[in-house]
Amino acid sequence: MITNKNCIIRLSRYKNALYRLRDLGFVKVFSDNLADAIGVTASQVRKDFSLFGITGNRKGGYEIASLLEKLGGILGKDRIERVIIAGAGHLAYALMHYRGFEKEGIKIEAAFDIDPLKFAKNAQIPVLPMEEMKDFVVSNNIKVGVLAVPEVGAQRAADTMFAAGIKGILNFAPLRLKAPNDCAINNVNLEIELENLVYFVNVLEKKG
Amino acid sequence: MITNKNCIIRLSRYKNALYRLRDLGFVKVFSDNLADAIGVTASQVRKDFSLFGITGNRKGGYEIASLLEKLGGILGKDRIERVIIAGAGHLAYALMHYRGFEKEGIKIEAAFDIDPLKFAKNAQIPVLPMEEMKDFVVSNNIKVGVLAVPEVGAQRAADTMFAAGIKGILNFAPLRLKAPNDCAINNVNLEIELENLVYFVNVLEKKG
DNA sequence: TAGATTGTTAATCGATTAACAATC
DNA sequence: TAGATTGTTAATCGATTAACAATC
Repeated sequence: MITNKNCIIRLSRYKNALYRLRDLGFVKVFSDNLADAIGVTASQVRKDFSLFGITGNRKGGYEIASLLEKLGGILGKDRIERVIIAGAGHLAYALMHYRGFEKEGIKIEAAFDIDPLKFAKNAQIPVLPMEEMKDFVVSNNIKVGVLAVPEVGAQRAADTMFAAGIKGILNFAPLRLKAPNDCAINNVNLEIELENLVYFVNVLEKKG
Repeated sequence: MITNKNCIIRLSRYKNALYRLRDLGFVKVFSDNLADAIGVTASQVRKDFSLFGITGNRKGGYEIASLLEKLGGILGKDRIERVIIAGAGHLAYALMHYRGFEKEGIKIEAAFDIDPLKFAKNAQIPVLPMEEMKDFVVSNNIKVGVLAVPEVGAQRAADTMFAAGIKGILNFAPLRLKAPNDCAINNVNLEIELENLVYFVNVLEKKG
């Protein structure tokens, strides 16, 4: 099993580029075209495919439909992925209303909060008490969650998620979560992203 | 100038860990402690510091206050960084209300949209017409922006930002922006983050 | 001083790229 | 066939880690 995160991210990007090519009516693609589309080398594309046993036709390139099917299989896109959110603040609200997930087969099933004022049991995407998470996650067999609570409650909310059976967390809280070995964490730290951007803007300014 | 993004991200993490140590009353720190705090090796810490000419005391470790000052200087934390947002949807709203930015010296000054229903010229963080971006950015000398509009309008909004003088964009739209050479782009792609998480959850499940 | 930690060089590791034989 | 593209191996590149002399 390949555990290089960058490689898996490239697979997602290939997939997105292939969707666009297919919608434009293309049927086949060369490693060179895909490389241009996502900004890597053709060697990289062929190497990535070869790591997953994806083969094309020498001289004929790759068939887009079959490539999409294989990439979808690897990335788990062969079924709808159901997701919950811990926290029902502004960020959770933004995620619940985000349109981009549906076409990717990602469905947000519910959000959970400790604040009774946030509860909305009958909303399209219900907001439920944190104590109900475990029942919900177990009975819906959900494996992936988003952590969108303030930093101060983040580890506690994460522990609730792990206890409920969540195996992967997309973490927006700006801290390093302690997690069981059999669980995956992806961090999105907006302060650090902006700080990083500021650094590179300053570098480019000095250069130019 | 160091242009390794991971290295700069580590500097941010060191800084955050150092804030916590300082608030706990610590005055000095060894490379080994910092390494544990952010999950890297002590060699990595010393190497990172050495790349930026940061030195400690042989035997005595590093003084936290002076380290924070130096890291702050490198990361541009010696002054408030003023930022605008293109788009005034749910995500922009979440960012405008996010509490984490203030302590990092990041201030969101305004958001811009094309929908007159969103305008709020007198709000604490005003929402202004997209056409006013250039004037606002120029007169406030803003260099960094967040792109939080739907995919379909993203490149156009980015071009507006570049034309206004923005040199760095934190991009939430799920596409590869075309940008001038002297501009920096950091991408946050939530679909890809979740897709990636699903992959690793599946890998861990098969392993276990 | 003896012991411990830095700063830096050298070794290792892993990922990317180049090259090219295989082949359609 | 001749030309072009794949699949894979070897070479390169860059980042991380180990090692250790310098030194407080």
